[in-house]
Amino acid sequence: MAAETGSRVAKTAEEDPAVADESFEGVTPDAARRLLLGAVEAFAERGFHATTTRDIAGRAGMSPAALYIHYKTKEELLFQISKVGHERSVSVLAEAAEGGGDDADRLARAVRSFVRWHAEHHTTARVVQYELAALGAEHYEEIVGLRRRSEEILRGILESGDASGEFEVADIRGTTLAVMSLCIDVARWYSPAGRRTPDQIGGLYADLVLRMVASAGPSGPARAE
Amino acid sequence: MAAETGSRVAKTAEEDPAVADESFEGVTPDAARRLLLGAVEAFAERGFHATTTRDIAGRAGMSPAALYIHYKTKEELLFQISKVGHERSVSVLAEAAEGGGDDADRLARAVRSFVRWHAEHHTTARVVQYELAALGAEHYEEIVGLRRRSEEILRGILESGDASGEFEVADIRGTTLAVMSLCIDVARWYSPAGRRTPDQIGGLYADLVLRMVASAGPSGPARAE
DNA sequence: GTCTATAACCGGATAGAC
DNA sequence: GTCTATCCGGTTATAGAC
Repeated sequence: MAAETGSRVAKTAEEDPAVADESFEGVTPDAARRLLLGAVEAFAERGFHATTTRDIAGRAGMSPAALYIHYKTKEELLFQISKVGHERSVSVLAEAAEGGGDDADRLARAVRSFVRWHAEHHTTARVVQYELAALGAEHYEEIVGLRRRSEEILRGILESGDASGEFEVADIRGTTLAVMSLCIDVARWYSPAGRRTPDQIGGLYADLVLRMVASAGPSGPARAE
Repeated sequence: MAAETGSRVAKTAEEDPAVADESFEGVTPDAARRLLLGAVEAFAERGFHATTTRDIAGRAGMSPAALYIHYKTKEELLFQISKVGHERSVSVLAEAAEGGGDDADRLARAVRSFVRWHAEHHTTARVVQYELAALGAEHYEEIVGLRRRSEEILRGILESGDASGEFEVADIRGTTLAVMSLCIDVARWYSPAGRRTPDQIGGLYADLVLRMVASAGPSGPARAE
């Protein structure tokens, strides 16, 4: 069954060998990085449990045994991917949220960047967002901590805008969750073959989110268009 | 690793034995239904590939061999779940969209019902929405057809509302996708232990979606509150 | 550090008794 | 229809040569 699945899914590395994920540039030695990249691809295409160590090692041009010199287990590979990926996405979000402008500017930039990251790195993002359940308990907790930071950044903007009257948000936690869902789910359906670029999707979503939180009054500057 | 995961996830059947999924009520014989229910739980907790036939059979109070009297393969079990689940969710959405009222009423009802379904049946919904990749090629295509119907229902409402001026939607296909994402992703994070009921989440999301499509003019009746 | 070979185990699926 | 027993292939991980 897994074999059939593979044929339906584009092989990311073939589409775009270099950019498949520059997030892992810093990883050394070379063999460890190649394994990480192979694992990202394989996990994204087939899922963690359906991926064999043979597959990962093969993509890195190695025998299965070589994998264990660099990583104790297959799960550790997933953990590294999740960790680096989450750190990247959080830092992208944080940077966008920190810049100047009013809360609408910050929110629009944050959503646009976060969405763009999930589209551009959809291979990594898919693993990072949808294979979490395969992590061991302690690793899982560590990753959940990183996720909470993303949520807090967004919630902070909504709270600030709501307090100043720039936004009108009835349920801040619920709306934060909805915005997160919107951004994250992009990784599930995005395809480079689609009609829109990552930045276009980011722009559309930023607009939709601004509408979700816009205050009704005529003063509301957040209203798009 | 899979065992550790299990301990983190609530066992749905224990929380709510009867409602775990009444979607499968009609399935006979009894043994086939029990296997289906066991498989839904197991797939939702661990994912398709991490679930063993021994686990499924065990939950149904049977030996592994008994499973093969009712289903040819483990994949067929997943297909049945996906099929019934998708049919249910599409019919919930269609029913909500068909009722009377203006397009804002129809959209609000559709989102509310669709979200409520994904929360109430989050166990089934998780399998239905996130384990699709494990299906064989033909089964996958069949399910994708059902998914398209959901999308078309929502898009139809947005198109209608946009044409009449009741809504103002710059990118209908993109916005449809965003609304779908919002609703579907509820299945990923919803927990019965959370603060909100499925209907409350549905109400919040209906409000957010109406805001996303509301026309700017003062005549816009879609503005919530 | 990487390879080949293999240990130890576990998975889906089947055979045949009841 | 269900069970016990089992086959067979695949999986993680290790040992030891190079």
